[in-house]
Amino acid sequence: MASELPATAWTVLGLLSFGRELSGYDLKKWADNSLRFFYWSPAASQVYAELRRLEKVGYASSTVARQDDLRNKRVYSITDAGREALQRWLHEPAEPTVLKHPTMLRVWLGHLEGPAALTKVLDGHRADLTEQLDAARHAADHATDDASWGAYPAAVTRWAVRRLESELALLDDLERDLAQPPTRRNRRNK
Amino acid sequence: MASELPATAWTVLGLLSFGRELSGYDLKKWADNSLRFFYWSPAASQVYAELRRLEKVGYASSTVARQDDLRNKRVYSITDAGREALQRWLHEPAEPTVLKHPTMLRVWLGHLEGPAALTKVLDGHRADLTEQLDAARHAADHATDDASWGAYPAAVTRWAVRRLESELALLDDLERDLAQPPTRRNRRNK
DNA sequence: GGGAGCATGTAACGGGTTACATGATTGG
DNA sequence: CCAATCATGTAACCCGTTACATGCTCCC
Repeated sequence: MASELPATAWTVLGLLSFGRELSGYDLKKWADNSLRFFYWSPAASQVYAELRRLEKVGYASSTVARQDDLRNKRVYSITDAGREALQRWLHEPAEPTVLKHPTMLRVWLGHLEGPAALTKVLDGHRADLTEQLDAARHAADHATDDASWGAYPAAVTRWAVRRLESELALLDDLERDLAQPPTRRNRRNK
Repeated sequence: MASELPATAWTVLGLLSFGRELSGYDLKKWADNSLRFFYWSPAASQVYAELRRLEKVGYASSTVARQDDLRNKRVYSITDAGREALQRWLHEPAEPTVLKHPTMLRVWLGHLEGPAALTKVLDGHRADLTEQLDAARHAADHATDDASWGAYPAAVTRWAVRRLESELALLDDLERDLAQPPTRRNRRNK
C-alpha cells in the first residue's frame, strides 16, 4: 500500500487541485508563499520533475500555452484520476509530523558553551521567528481577504501565524526556565 | 565553509559530548528518548555509519569493550578535536527550523473533503499529540530528576512538553476558526 | 548595459531510509 | 521454545538538494 508517490508529488498535486492551470514556475511561487509556512517548499527543479511524473501516471495533464509570440510555457491541470488519487491519499493516516529544531539542539548542548553564548543563539532565533511571523501575517491577511483559494488555506495560514506567536512565547518560557530551573520539589504537580 | 559534516554527525557527536563512552546501540536509544522530541532520531544503521565517519576524521575514538566472555561491543568517546569542532559548529548560524506538518497539509486541502472528513483527521492528530505529550512528560520528569545529563537537556525536554501542549491548544483554535472564520470586517485589527 | 523576473530544465551528489542478515543472551 | 533485547552492520534505493545552463523580456 504505502504511498505510491513521494510527498512532494502530493503537495504539487494538491496545489493543482484548486482547479487552476499552473506552470512549474507558478507552482514554485505558490509553494513559497503558502505551503512553506506549515510544510516546505521543494526546489524548483524538483517541482518540474514531479510534474513530469504526475503527467506520466495520468494525474495531471499539460498543454503548452503561448502567451505572446515566442513566450511559451507549459501549464498543468489536475485530472479526474488525479483528484481521486489525492482523495485516497488524504484518507490514509498522516505521516508523522517532522520537527527539526537546530536551535533547541544547540541549547541542548549548552554545557559546551555556557549561558552567554546561548543568549546569542536564542536572540538569533527570536529574530528569525519575528521575520517569519511577519511573512506569515502578510500571507494570512492576503488569504483572508482573497477568497479565491477558499476557506481552508486561509484557516491554515492563520494557524501558522498563531503557531509562530506561540513559538515566541515558548522561547520566553525557555529563558525563564534556564534562569530558574524547577526541581523535584518545586515542580508543580501535574 | 558550509558545514563540514552532515547534521546527523553533529547530533551523534553531541550525544557523545556529555562525556560517556557509548556504543552505537546506546546512542540510538538516547536519541530515541531525548533528541527525537525536538530534532529527530536517525536510523540505527545511520548511527553506526556516522560513528565510523567521526572516528575517521578524528572526532571520536573507539575501543572494544568485552563485557562477558564473548559479548563484545565497540564504545565510542569524543576526542578533544571533536569537542572543538562541535563548539565551532555551535557558533555557526543555525540552519533553518524544519516543520513538516502532514495534518495541516490535509486541512489545507479541505475543499476535497468537507468538514466531516477533516474532523476525523484532526481527531487522529490529537490522539497522536496526546501520546507524544505523554512520552515527552515522562522524559521531562526523568531528566528533571536525574541530574546526570545536566540542566540543559532537562530544560529542553520541558520546552518540548510545553510545545506539545501548545500544539494541542492550537488545534482547538483551528477548529474554532474553521467553524467561524474571521472576515475582513470582524478581524481584530492589528 | 545590466539586473530582475519569467521559464525550464540537466547532472551530480549524498544523506538517510528500508530491508535484510547475523548471532548471542535472557526471561516467560 | 520463542520473543525480546543486545549489538552491528551491508546493500539498494531514491528523494531532494545544489550548482549550473539557457534564453527571453522588461525596465531602470
